[in-house]
Amino acid sequence: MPELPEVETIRIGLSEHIIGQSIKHVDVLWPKTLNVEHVNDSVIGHAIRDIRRRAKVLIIDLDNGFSMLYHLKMTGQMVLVQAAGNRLAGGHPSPSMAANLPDKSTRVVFEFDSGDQLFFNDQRKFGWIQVVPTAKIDQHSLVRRLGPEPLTVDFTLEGFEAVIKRHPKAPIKAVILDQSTVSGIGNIYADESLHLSKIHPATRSGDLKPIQIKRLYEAIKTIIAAGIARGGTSFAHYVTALGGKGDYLDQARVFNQTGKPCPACGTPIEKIRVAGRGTHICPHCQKAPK
DNA sequence: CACTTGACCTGTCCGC
DNA sequence: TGCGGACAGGTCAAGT
Repeated sequence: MPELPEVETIRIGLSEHIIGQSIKHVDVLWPKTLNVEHVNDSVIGHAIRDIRRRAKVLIIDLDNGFSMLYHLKMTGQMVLVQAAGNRLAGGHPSPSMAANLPDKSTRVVFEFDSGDQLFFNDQRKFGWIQVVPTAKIDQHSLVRRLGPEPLTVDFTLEGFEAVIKRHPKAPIKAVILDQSTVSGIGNIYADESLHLSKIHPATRSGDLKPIQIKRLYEAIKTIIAAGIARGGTSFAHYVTALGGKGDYLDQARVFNQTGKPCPACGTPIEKIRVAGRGTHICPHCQKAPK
C-alpha cells in the first residue's frame, strides 16, 4: 500500500522518463478508474510538463493547464514500459518482471508518441485518476483536507499537540492515520513510528504526556525520511518506479514482523487490532494503556 | 460532535 | 480438493 515514501519514489522514477513526452492515446479498461470524457477533452495530444506529489497523491501536470491526480490506494501500481520493450520503470508484483502487460489488473494504459506505455494497474479497483485544472488542485475534495506533510516546515510540534488535544478519546494511531493531522502516513509507517516512540497504538490521545507527543512527532519525521531514503517498502503490491523492490520492510521494526524479535528488546512482536486496522506492537516496549 | 464501522473490490490464506 | 469466511488497508459515507 503506497504511502508517502512509495509515491515519492514513483514520482522520482517516472520523472526521469516521461516529463516532456506527449500523450498520444489512452485506453480506459475500467471506467470507474478514470472518466473517459475528461481524457478526450483534456489529456489526449498534450505533453507532460511536470510530476509532483502531495501526500499520497501523484500529480502529473500537462501543458494545457490541466493535471491528472493519481491515488493508488492499496494495490495501485504504475509501470512504464519503453518502446523497445525494456521495462525501465514501474511496479509489478509478478515474480517475473517479464510478465506481459496489460494483464487482468490493468485499468488504464497511457501511450506516448515515443511508443512508451504507462500502465496503471490496480487489482482491487480502489485507486483512481482524476483530471482537474492545475490551478484548482488545492480545491480538490481530498487535497483540500490534507494536513502538513511530515517533512515540511508547516508540520510543527505545536500544531501536532493541538490536533492531539482535539481528539482526546481517539486512539493515537487513529489520529496519526487521519490525513488532516499529518498527511502521507498509512498503516505501515504508523506502526513503525509508534514503535520507535515506544507508544502503544491504542493509547487515548488525551492520555499522552508532552514528552511522548514530542517523541512521536520526531519519530514520524525520522521514519518517513528513512522510508524515502530507502526507496519505499517492498510490501506485497509495491515495486519502485525503477523496477526494483524497495527494501524498507526488510528492516521494518514491527510491521509484518509478527513473532519476530523486537529490534529494541527481543520480545516477540504481536499483532493486534486498533482503530479497525491490523496493528503490530512490541508488548514490552509499547505498554498497553490502562 | 466525537468517534467507530461498513462499503468499495479482488486475491490469498486458513480451517474444516 | 473445495468452500466459506476472514483478512489485506485508503478514504468516504453512514452509523452509534
